[in-house]
Amino acid sequence: MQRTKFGDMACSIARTLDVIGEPWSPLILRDVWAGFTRFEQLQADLGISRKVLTERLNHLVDHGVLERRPYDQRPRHEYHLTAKGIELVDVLMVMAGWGDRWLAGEAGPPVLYRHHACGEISRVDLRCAHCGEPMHAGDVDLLPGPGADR
Amino acid sequence: MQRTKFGDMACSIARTLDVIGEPWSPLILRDVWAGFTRFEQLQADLGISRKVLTERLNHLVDHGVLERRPYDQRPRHEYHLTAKGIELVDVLMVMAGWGDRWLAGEAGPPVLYRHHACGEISRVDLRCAHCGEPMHAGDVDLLPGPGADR
DNA sequence: AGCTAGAGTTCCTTTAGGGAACTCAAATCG
DNA sequence: CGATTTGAGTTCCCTAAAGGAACTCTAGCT
Repeated sequence: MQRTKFGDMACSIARTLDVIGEPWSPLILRDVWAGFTRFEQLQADLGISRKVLTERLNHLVDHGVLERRPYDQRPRHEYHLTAKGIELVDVLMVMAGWGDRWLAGEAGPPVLYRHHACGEISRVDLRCAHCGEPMHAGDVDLLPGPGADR
Repeated sequence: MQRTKFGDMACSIARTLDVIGEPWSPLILRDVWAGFTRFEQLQADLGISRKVLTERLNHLVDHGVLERRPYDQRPRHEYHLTAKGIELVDVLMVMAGWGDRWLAGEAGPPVLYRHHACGEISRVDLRCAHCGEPMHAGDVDLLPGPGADR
């Protein structure tokens, strides 16, 4: 919805929300990641209105997060994550981790993640790209960066 | 807006969106994290409608992400992140990292993060909690978990 | 007694989401 | 060869949520 455009703010969180902040967008990305790549599949799995699905897919394609790939002579296509989009799914994995921890309740997490490198069921952990130690919201100071103006 | 309630889905991403998926919510969290803790400060900094700000703050308090702390005899309070809320800010840091990388453009990132542990300007990196190797969206298989049923 | 400030409410307008029906083009069926 | 099916959208109407400005309420100050 978002009548106010967040994209103009000098804030990478706001700008990211301009791409995936609208209702349904993160779930569309999740579904494409999980292998639901066609319009009908997405619509059926999410139960989203066709109108809104069309709008969101166009928005995500426009922002280079998804790409449309034809799979037939007819105007038929599948949606796939671009490199930019795959990195955005990292955000979803962290969201999933938080939801698993704080909202899953008795039943436990609905989805498990098996890490290719070690083969184990695991979860993501935030580390400092510089020193490798844990890096969470309480472990940092915020400083104005070069793009801080307006 | 989100007429459809995501919280009932068997998906931790959807459930997390039920908490912070509405417009403005992530930015409110960001502001509280950055030290804007009072109603008037938040309203002025974000330019959000007072009505919507009230709704969002109540929602975030109800979900245990923020807590209301009185700072005066009068009904005056400040909003603070709970433990649950601080962990949610991890999601924002990953969003910021993506925005810095893909949307910041020429000017560079608007905000820099200094990691307390090493004192360096850095960014978060996703690692496997089990083996410590990088763990990104392309590095995992999704499997149904114990809470997978509807 | 009147003014100010923080923190919300109320009310009205505008816009975006939900949902069902409709369109359109190519392939396939009888 | 005409009729049906299928994927992928459009169109339209209705309702709910965002924007915005004005109003309220309470306690302390002058």
